[in-house]
Amino acid sequence: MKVKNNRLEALRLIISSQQLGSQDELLSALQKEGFKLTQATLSRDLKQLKVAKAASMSGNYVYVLPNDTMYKRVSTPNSIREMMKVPGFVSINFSGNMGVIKTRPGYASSIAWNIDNSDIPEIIGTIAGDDTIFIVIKEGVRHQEVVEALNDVVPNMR
Amino acid sequence: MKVKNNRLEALRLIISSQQLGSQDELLSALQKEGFKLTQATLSRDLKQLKVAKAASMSGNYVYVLPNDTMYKRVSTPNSIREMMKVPGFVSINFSGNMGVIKTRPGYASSIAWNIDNSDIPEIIGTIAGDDTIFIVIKEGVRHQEVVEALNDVVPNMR
DNA sequence: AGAAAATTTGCAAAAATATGCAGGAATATT
DNA sequence: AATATTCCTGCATATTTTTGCAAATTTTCT
Repeated sequence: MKVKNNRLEALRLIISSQQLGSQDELLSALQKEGFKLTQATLSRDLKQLKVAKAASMSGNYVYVLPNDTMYKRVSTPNSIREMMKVPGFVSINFSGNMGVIKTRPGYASSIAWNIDNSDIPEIIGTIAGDDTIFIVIKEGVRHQEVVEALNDVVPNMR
Repeated sequence: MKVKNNRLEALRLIISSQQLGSQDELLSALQKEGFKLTQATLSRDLKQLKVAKAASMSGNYVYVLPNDTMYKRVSTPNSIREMMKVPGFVSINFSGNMGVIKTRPGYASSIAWNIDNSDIPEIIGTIAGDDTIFIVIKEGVRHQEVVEALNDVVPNMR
């Protein structure tokens, strides 16, 4: 049991520091560290650690550690067909000189990019997380003006 | 080409709103939306979108959308064996009444939990991201005192 | 300690996923 | 408009991953 926990920890470390793309590669890495196991066990370890396999930027696959964001799901009364009309956008709200756009998980940065690159003079700047965009508004501009300006960038925003 | 982009978008939407665990399930979902394709194409679509398959909390597998955190890697001159001695911890620094602990990706919340639950009086509170912990320090406490107190919680911290 | 229960593991087979190849469609070039 | 080039796709197959099962190991209980 001690052994298994060490192995799982080693596995996390290997994945967090190297880019390996198949269970065979992970297996070799573990074996090089002195762990003795088969691919079947590795598959179970990966399942337990919730490690995922995804395509990397370089066109290969990489195993990646899990994080909370991955598991977020949008609860939607809308059909897929309906959602496709308004890519990513969920809501917008304001407070003082700040606006907050909520998006579906993963969409914030691409929408923020669109906003940044459309040179809306009412907006000083944005910063995006995974599903939230903060917008700083120029002094003296009314919220409604910002919404209208954004409508060109984020369609169907109302 | 229009078709493919729509399909990719629909695929993202499906994954962001449902928990599907195999390409066959995804395939059915897409087909129900009117897209016509085979598993081979789906596999390529998933690769292009960098969608990953991971274990879910319920013991099944789920396809998940990618996010930046996934691809972070620790560049380490240390061997795995070496890193295992200091689980997760990377560095600590201070500024005024704030401390910042950097950890390996995914470790921040577990270390923060340890800190929170050890009732160190010098620390007012912490908040953890994925690989960073912010610590607010009680007024008048010196940084070195905090480091010493943390040493019981985060071994080998120096 | 010894027996019972629970967990871990390897093996082999099943299931799922990825990909080489060739034809077809879309896009760009002349 | 015709040709060349690039992109997309299905088919069939190779590769990879998951899992049922039985044995081995570890933990718990008496």
